[in-house]
Amino acid sequence: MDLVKELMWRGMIQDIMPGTEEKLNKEITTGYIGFDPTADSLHIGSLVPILLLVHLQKAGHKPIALVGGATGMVGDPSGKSEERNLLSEEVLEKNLQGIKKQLEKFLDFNTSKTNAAEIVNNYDWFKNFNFLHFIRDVGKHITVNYMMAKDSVKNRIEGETGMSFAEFSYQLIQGYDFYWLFQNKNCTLQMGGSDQWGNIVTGTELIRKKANGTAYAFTCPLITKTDGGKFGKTEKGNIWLDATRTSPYQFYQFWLNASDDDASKWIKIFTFLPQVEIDQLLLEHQSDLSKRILQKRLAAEITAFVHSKKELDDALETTLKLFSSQEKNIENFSVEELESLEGIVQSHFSKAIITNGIDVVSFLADTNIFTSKGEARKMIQAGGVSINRKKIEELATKIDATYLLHHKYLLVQKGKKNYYLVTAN
RNA sequence: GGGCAGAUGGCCGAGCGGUUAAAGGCGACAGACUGUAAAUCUGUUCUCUCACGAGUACGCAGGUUCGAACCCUGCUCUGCCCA
Repeated sequence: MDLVKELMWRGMIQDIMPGTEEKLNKEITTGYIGFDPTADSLHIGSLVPILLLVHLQKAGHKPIALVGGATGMVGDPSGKSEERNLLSEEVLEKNLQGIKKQLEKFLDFNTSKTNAAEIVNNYDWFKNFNFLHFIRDVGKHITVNYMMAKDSVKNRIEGETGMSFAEFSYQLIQGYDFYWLFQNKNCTLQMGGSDQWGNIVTGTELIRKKANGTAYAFTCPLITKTDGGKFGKTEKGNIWLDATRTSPYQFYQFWLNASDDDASKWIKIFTFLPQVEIDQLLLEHQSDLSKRILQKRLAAEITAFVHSKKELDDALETTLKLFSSQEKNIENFSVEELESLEGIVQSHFSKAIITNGIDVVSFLADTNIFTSKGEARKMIQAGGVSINRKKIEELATKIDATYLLHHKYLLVQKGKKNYYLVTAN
């Protein structure tokens, strides 16, 4: 199966430029995707672009990951995210290094291979490109009419918020990236999320007009959740690829909690399992939905891919301990088991205070499991707090030495899924 | 430079002198149900407080009033339009 057909059945192609498939089948092609260096780690929203690059490389082509040092500086002015505009060169550099390190896990950079992956930073070719030269060399090739016809621009102009010139010119900057890579790296393919289609087409247009060349492109659909929520990208709940930001256990749990509908789409996109195997899994899954065969496999495959087999095993072990043996008496957890619980929040508390006895509300607030007593109280009243697997029913409950497991641990649960291990010492 | 509109809680968005800690929606968190799902239903969602309650809050600074998110003045910012 060729690359395009492969990506098609996986549901990873939304728009594709005519001739792209033929081009990829004909010869080794260099293709690129841009990443925004807004943080020093990528999150799972960037996973699809990464996977596209991996698929590209697996098919024998050469992937380029472009880190947008320049585009990151322009950003989206209407978003008012002070952070974004304040990205200094050092921060960008730091972010770039962080992202680069992550990408190295997924792509093969071995330069002895003809299709070794490469990372480039568009800041390198923009930093000394002055405005006058830019509008002469780039701006004159693209009409404003053409730029205004783009949906992204049209929506903003017709909408309430308006659009700054900086944002308007963004498509030219990205378009020039493609042109530059075409000229300097013989890169003839750009991929990206479907929201990038307009920017990508500006690039191919520029290549056609300025270099009389032909470039290709395709985009993948934006990942959505069936319930309409944002995929892996909430205000505070980003799922990061960096293990120090999102532990492998939390990462595993994220995928495990996918809905049936989402899981059957995601298994194709986020794993490299062959079609026959996925079809088989889908069948098995249908035969007994409650076993969550798809979710388990999906979570396992991605966790192993993004982290490692070892970290997956740890995550599985923790999951097993925390969820599968609900009946298992908490007292039966060994010291090692408690201490090796990976990915749960650990904290310390004075043993003396516990020995003297402390009311549960103060305890929960003092350990910072809850930010205030009021909050802890509310949650207890809502039935959302358990200690050592037993629900706290009474606000007046006192925590004392009898609660300590192995004389030093307390396992606190906020809701079903949030675990905290408090060590008394 | 001129004219007009606007700035409300994480977001959207009502309110236009007192009963407004501020409708409604979204999001978030928890509970029930379940499969650690989805959908649905219920509760919570400014901060602190066992609670009574207290303190902050409707762009910023002043003012009018017994009392202002709501009225007045100045400022800042945003959008639209004209030159």
